[in-house]
Amino acid sequence: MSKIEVPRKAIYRLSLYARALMKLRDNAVETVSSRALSKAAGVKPAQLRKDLAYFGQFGTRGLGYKVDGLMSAITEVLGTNSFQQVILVGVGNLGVALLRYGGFNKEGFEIRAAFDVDLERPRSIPDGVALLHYEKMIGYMRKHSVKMVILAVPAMVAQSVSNDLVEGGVQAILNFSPAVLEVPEDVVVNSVDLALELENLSYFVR
Amino acid sequence: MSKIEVPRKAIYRLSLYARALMKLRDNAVETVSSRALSKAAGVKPAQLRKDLAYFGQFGTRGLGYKVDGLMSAITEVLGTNSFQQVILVGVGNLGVALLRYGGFNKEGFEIRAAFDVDLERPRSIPDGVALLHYEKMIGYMRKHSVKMVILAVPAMVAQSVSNDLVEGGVQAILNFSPAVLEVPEDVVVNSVDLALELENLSYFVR
DNA sequence: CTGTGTGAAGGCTTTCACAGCC
DNA sequence: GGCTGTGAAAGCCTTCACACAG
Repeated sequence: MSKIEVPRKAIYRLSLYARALMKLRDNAVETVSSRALSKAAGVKPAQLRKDLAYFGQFGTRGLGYKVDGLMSAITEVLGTNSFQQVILVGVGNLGVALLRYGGFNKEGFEIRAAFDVDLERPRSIPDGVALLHYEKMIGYMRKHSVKMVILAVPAMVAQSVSNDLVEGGVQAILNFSPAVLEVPEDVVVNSVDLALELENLSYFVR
Repeated sequence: MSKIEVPRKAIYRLSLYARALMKLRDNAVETVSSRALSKAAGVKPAQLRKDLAYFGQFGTRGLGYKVDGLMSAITEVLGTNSFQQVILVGVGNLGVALLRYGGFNKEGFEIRAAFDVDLERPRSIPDGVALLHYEKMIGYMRKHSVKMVILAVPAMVAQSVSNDLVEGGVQAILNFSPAVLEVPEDVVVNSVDLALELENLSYFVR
């Protein structure tokens, strides 16, 4: 049952499959083959089947997968079947951007609080999100059992904020700061570096 | 000289090294070993040396790398030594967010135009970015030789927009739409799916 | 003696290909 | 006949370990 044996990429792709399945369900499709589903997700059929095999047997030979059944199996594995509390730390340009983006809220996550050291600076953030002082963060995390955090602070302070998050009991960090975070090994970090993604593309432009 | 033999991940890490080197240069450090530099970038020493080896020999045995020299070698490989025109397509919540974020402009990229089908809707985008109608996009791309595009349109229209981009001569797309894009093989796509990153983390939260 | 550059080994993922079930 | 589940093979990337240069 150890989660460590499943390749991280496989878990990543699970979300892809969930998306594709949602679309199929909206179109009232009841059954789907690994070929069709994998194509919709942009991977090879064998990969899809292998990925699913890490968690059990969900299909019927000769037939395929039941859209509904596979869908709920995947959301259960991912833990997105129940709502998750998420906080955002660092309400600068990027932080505000992420709050306004709103894409997070759709998939079972709820951002009810955002933290920053400077509350005076004018910003326009969505209703329903409380803007609180950084000092209150650790207390808030403990009180509301916050396990997931979106980190959008300047690189210079990323590590020290990260340390505070660990103290608050964080288990997973979605890190937008261009910094390498050192965390205990039971804390998972997913880094997204927007500037880096663009820089990387530049290599392929002749 | 074929670019295809270099692992994409290695190219990705080059940006990481460039960042770390920049920091060293700011601190007036002149020479750095693979051990020190790799630690700053969050990778293993051997990996750093291997990555660099794809492009040439930049170090001095027994000594290490000259910060300045390696820095310019890397930016040349990445193509970030000269400014790149970039346009943004899809000025919705996320699009505006990305424009205001500004992190792209720092690293040698310049967003001077953004395109959308609806220009009436009120938005606050930065000065210096022209908001233009989608119909003008292909013409603009050709006129200004735009090779790189940031795509932030709804998933439903992502493929059709992508087709137009190809027609406009796009070579690289940074795709924020939760969709699998089909493009000619000489066009490179880098997808960033914010909701997916969060969903993925959810798996690791107990 | 220090630290790079690199062939070889090792490990991880993807892909193949087919046995087994519907 | 059709399609999943899966051991085995292939491919790719990372890490080791040492020859070699300064």
